Amino acid sequence: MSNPNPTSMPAASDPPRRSRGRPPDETKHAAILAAARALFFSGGLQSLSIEAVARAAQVSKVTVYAHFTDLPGLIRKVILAQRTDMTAALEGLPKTPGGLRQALIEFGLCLMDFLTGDEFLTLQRMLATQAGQQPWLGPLIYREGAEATRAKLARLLETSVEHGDLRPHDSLQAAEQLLGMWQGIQTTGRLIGGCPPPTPEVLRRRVECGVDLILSAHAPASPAEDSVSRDP
Amino acid sequence: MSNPNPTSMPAASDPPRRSRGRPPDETKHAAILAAARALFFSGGLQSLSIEAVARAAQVSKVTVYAHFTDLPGLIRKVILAQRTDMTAALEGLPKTPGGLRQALIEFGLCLMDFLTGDEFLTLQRMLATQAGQQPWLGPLIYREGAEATRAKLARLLETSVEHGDLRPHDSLQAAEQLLGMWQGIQTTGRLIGGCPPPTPEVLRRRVECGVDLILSAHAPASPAEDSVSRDP
DNA sequence: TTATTACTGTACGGAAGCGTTTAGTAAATG
DNA sequence: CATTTACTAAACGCTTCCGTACAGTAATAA
Repeated sequence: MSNPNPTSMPAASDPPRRSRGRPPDETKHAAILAAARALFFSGGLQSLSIEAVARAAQVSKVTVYAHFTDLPGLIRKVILAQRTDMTAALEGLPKTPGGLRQALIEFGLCLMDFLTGDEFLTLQRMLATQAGQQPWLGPLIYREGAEATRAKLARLLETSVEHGDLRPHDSLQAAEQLLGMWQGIQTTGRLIGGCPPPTPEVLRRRVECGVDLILSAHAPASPAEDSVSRDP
Repeated sequence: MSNPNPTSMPAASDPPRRSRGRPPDETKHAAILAAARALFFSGGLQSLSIEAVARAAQVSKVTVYAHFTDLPGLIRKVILAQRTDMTAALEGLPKTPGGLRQALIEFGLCLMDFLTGDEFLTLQRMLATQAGQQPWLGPLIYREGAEATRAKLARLLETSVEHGDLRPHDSLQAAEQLLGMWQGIQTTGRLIGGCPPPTPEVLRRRVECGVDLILSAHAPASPAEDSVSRDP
């Protein structure tokens, strides 16, 4: 970002190429971004103004304008930064190659941990409020977030089908069902501030029950029910 | 609302009791509420100002202040009005006493119709943006909305257990799983403007598959699989 | 050193909203 | 009729924010 590099073209090299004058302070960029995120989190878009951000980030207002052209521009960058964190977190979801049930549970637990966390909640609220103004943000993050996760989960199921651990089925649909069961009504509840974050016990139970339901539905005909143990 | 009724006490009777001067114009009250809702829907909270509402409702600003004390007060009333519509819609959900599968499908279709509609979307976005400022709104609507619906669905399942159509199980959990599967990732996607509203076909398939999954999971041991016919 | 770039503080003109006031009109009651 | 209440239009002072401009300081490269 921001690499004018007008005359003299030793081309692209990150560390050595200094552009001439005083180097931009990445600290400030980050501080502004962080301040904006924090401000949004505690007060919504209304409290997210350039001046408030500048105050909170201990930075001159002009500097904010230098780094982010607009207020919408700032919001956009904040959301995209959140997106980066988010996709990184989703990439990092475990793909334990052990037992399918255990792998799914692990996956679900990590995912739900993320989905009920404040980071994601903030992103979601931001998008909900920006849906009207910057309509291209929603689809972008929906694709990279929800749909990508569903695809990942579906791939996990499909692999199990190939290995004979599951009967052939609509994996994409099953993945979405699983995601839905994991979330239940809690995600919505969290979003509107209607309920406290779920306890680890509740979360674990919900994740496990969802997994077991899906697994039992698509278990192979031969009742070698070992990995799928149902609770009494 | 606003029934001082100081001296003379023919007590509570709605139509005849007039308070003295010019009667308040309920039309304006409704117009303001409608304008506020419309404004929010097309532009979020940012475009929802007392002055803008007054303009849109063709009403003097002072009148707005007369009907709703504050801007937060107005927002609160708007949300509560939405709540009324919402709970009414949820009350109206069908309780077809026919076959369980059909009843569930009917229920799910109507519910999802509602949940993916603009009315509910607006309410949800409002709450998401107000979660920080008016924290008591979230729990209120979560209870009356999500939890009430889950309870209703659970009752439906429990009745079937008593009738022997289902094995005993954790109906509340099953209800939440069902709700989750019906919603999948679409509700979130809609909220953040990430995906178009689902087509009726997609919706129907999702609802039916969810119902079948739950039913097959808790079907009574005796395989009298008549009411639970799975599609090919 | 000088040139260049990043950043600060302050101030500006303008817009918009807040919540209130004032003076006047409209519609009901007694 | 007078009284009471609902509503309107316009203006008020106040605050906040916008985006920009200016003058000055800080850090770096040539």
